[in-house]
Amino acid sequence: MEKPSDTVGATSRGRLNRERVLSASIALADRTGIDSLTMRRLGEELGVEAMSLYNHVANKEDLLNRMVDAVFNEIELPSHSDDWKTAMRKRSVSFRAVLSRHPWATGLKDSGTNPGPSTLRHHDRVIGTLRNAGFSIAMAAHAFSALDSYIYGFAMQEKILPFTTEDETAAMAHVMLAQLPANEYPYLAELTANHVLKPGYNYGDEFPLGLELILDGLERWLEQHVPEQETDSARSPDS
Amino acid sequence: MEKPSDTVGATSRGRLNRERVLSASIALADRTGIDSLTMRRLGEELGVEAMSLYNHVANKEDLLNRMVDAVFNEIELPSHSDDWKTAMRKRSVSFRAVLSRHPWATGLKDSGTNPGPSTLRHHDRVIGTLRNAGFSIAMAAHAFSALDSYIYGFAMQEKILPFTTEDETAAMAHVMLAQLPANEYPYLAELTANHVLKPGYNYGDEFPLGLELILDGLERWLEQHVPEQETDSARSPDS
DNA sequence: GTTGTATGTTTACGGTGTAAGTAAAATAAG
DNA sequence: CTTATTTTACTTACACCGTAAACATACAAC
Repeated sequence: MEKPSDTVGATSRGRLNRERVLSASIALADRTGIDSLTMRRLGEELGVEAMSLYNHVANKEDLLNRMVDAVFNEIELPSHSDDWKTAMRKRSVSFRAVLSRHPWATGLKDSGTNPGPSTLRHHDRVIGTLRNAGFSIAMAAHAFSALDSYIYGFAMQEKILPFTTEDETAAMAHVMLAQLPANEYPYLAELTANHVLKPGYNYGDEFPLGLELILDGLERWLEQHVPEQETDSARSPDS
Repeated sequence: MEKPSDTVGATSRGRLNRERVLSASIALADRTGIDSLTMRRLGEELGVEAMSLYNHVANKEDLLNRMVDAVFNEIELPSHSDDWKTAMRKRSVSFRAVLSRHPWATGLKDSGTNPGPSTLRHHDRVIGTLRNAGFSIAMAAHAFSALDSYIYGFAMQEKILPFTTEDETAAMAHVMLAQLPANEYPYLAELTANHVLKPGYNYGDEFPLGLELILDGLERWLEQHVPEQETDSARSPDS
């Protein structure tokens, strides 16, 4: 049996571990923004002093890297039972939704320098889906780059926008419209007045349009190039 | 006549002004990264104490906003003499080159919240080019979103990559290949070994491929939708 | 000259990440 | 059980950050 050792407040809530630290830091970043995520505040959130966190995380950069990897783990992997286009569409939409939920993940310079296991598995499955659909290695790399650049950039623009709800959008658009000299920026003024201020406008709705543009382009590309023999070998890497 | 007042070292180098502060901060961020850009270091760079900078800039955020606007000013505006596709291609390539020169500009959450005059002019010209080519307001907005998301995201991925030169790439790929368990991530291993390690590989070369994909899609889209009457009025806003 | 306005400096304060040393609690060994 | 070892949490301290406040200097207009 265990006694609840009430001598120290921290232990009464149960011991700390890496998972608790990780999920608390993600929740905190979601709630208050990445700039407000400090070791002291995170410790406070967990009922613990800041330095205690260093028993479960090497340093703050390590923590951020693990947070990004945890985000990648939330993305829906492309399914084997879907055709490549459907699979890529689903995972792209899921990717964007995840980045929308965790806006701070866009712009942390991890994931390139030392990707975690979830990141690696995700990338492997995406490339595998394309390869099995007949994309050559080079074409799979091109497709991956095009799609992820779009998703990443869209999420970033979405994050940058100073509004989210329709009401906020309208309010902000009115302010901007009043501020910017309409005769100096006529097209911008027109777009704001006649498009952004239209009822029902939501920047997020732009995402599927651009996504379909790229997917269609890749499909046409695949049809065009598939018979052609490339320098890269086109067989599956194993099996 | 002016005497060189050698009592204070700072004044001997000439007075400070906003332009000198701005260009020095951009140069410093380019050289040492955005995290190394601190008010104290920037002051040191200019032969001045940190607090002196606040005579020319409201605060650090203001400085960063102005830096981003200065970056936008470097982007080649779409030319009136080119057809829309050529104009957009040129400005996209220029945009990517500029973001490659100033990687820190990707991810500063300005430009949405309070864009500077260069940013506004740039956006206005892009939208104007599309409108004059026959894009409806809504289609221009879609095209703008798709293109800029791609450019922004590509620049960000490029920034994230831990290598730039071909030698660095090869070295890094070898290390990664040795580290990652090939049987767990077979497609990733294959792509690294047979594509990234190929002589002449350069991630930046992927950019034009994805760009052309989007431009072609927009062109086909324009041909398809142009006769259709949209809810947005399609006339030019002035003239 | 005198006076007012920019511009630069000094000092100080609360915040940050984290190194170092210490205490306490969980776990392992006898 | 007791004891020894390891893991975890706390305390203190340090260098660095952005910047408020008070002061000093330089320069323009009168």
